[in-house]
Amino acid sequence: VALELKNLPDYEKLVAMQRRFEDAEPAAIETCLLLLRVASDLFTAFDAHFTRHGISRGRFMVLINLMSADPEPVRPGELAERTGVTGATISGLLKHLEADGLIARAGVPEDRRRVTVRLTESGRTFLRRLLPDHFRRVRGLMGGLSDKQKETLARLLRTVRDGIPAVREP
Amino acid sequence: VALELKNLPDYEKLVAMQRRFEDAEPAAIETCLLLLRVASDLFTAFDAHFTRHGISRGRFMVLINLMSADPEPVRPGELAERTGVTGATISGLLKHLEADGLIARAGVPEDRRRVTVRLTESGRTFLRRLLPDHFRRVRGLMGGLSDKQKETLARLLRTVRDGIPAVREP
DNA sequence: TAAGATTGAGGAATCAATCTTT
DNA sequence: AAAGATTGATTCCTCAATCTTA
Repeated sequence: VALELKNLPDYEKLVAMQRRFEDAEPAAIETCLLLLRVASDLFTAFDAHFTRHGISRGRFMVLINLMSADPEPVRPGELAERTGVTGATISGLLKHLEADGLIARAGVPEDRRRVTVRLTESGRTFLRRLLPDHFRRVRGLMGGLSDKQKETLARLLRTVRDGIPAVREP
Repeated sequence: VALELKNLPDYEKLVAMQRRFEDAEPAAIETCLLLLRVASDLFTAFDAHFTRHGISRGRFMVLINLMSADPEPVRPGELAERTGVTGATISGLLKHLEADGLIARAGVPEDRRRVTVRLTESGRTFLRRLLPDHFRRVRGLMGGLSDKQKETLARLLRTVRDGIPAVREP
């Protein structure tokens, strides 16, 4: 079942590898490579879009998460979890976003180690202008899939996600 | 159809957004976010694995592509296409890989602008040691999917890939 | 002029270490 | 000690500019 993937090793090559490495499973390798490549190209495409709007992917992820919680504030640590980046990265992103006036940090009186972050009015305005365009792009991206297919894709992706620990192990 | 995704905006939040932004399509947004997040976590997991072996994802991608063509050499520009990174990035990766003795660059007499790249014997040995472990991890990652499901996932991913131009447009 | 490869400056993310508060 | 946030050094990647050959 060759998948005719431009820019990826063709199936014959993978079968040849299988002969040399008994653990190689061509279908698994091919699908994994495709997933990584599609994701990589997708990141690149979104990044170009974000750059046009003067932000980065990381900053957008922070803003959209803050909006999702708005008007409730969010802790930096939770932003790190929700966006899948390091706490150190969040600190850097917040520094820039605060300098641009899009978010505001505030201390928490009950526990002075903590900080809360929320959108400023300026941040809300920024998102109100950006999101219609953004959502139109997402809609275009997924336009080729029916609702049922989107659901199937999500289910399969969650299964892949469950396998991620196997990649990290000893 | 809530997908119960930890660390992603829940469905209610997306539906609330839909009320505010008419172009927002909750199922599309949710699936897109899931795809990006799974890919991101997967990149992170593979990166940890590559780091343990003393290389980076980019260097691995170059090596595996060279192996796929071996014993034929590959031009830097083609490596860029196949790995989905910039030519500038390839140059940097090749510099390190050459310094480590894993690949060799050679001039092309017919057209002296061109360069060809191939694995050294040392590079082949490196891959022979790395790949069994690597393939075992890929196998573990995809172990939750049947062959039919892998095929379905690949098909859906290719449909998403076809939608990427919509993300870049005006 | 253009193609192909490379270099250098800059941004974003990580790890390890630090600082403050509990 | 430990939790939470931040900083500094480093790595990887991109963009724009450069260099060489066609």
